[in-house]
Amino acid sequence: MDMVTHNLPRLFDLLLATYGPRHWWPARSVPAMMAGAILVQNTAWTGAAKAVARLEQEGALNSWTGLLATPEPQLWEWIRPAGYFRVKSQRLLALARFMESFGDHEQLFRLETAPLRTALLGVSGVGKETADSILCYAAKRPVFVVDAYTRRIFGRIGWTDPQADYDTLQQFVMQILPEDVDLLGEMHALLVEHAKTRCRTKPRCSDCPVSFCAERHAV
DNA sequence: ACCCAGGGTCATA
DNA sequence: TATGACCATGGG
Repeated sequence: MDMVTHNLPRLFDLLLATYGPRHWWPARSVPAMMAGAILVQNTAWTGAAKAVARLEQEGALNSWTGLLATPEPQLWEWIRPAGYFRVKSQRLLALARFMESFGDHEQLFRLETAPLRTALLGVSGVGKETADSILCYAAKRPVFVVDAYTRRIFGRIGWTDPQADYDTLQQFVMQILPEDVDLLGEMHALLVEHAKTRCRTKPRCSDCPVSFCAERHAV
């Protein structure tokens, strides 16, 4: 345990004290969470949220079979605000086919974490971040979700290589923080909140509430 | 007008 | 293993 690793729990405390609990994932149901995980890929949450709300409004998330029965051009219109609508409609349908083969998420979530992750990664359109998001926020498994913000913030602080890959960043966090679903879920959500409210709108902020940022003057 | 957002797939070397 | 092209809308 070197000095660097001991600062991660402190960053968590600082972010939590600054922003308060995020209570992610913002979704009314498990299917909505999973659909949202697809729809938010490389897209602002505002657009993804509109698409999820529309799907719910149209009753498309009541059952995976129902979603599969929806004509694709119809799906295009419903999820258009989330961008990449042709790609994402395919991914939603791939997810629905996968879920239908298990019956529902209750059945799927009976799998242990490792095989569950592998199964999710087998769905076209579900990569590591999306799979881990579902694991953490829907299946309630103690998994840390890595994203571009994680890489950028940790890289700027100097904890990890700015080029560090997904698994490296995930292990960096999970070898230090406790194996706690709520804590790991909060960590990811807090990093997103911090990046959105400070790093993006106020790059190189000198009055950053997070001391790591102020010290480095770049996060 | 330009940049980027809570990524992932596929083709290519 | 590691890049690059591609996907598309919307807000700052």
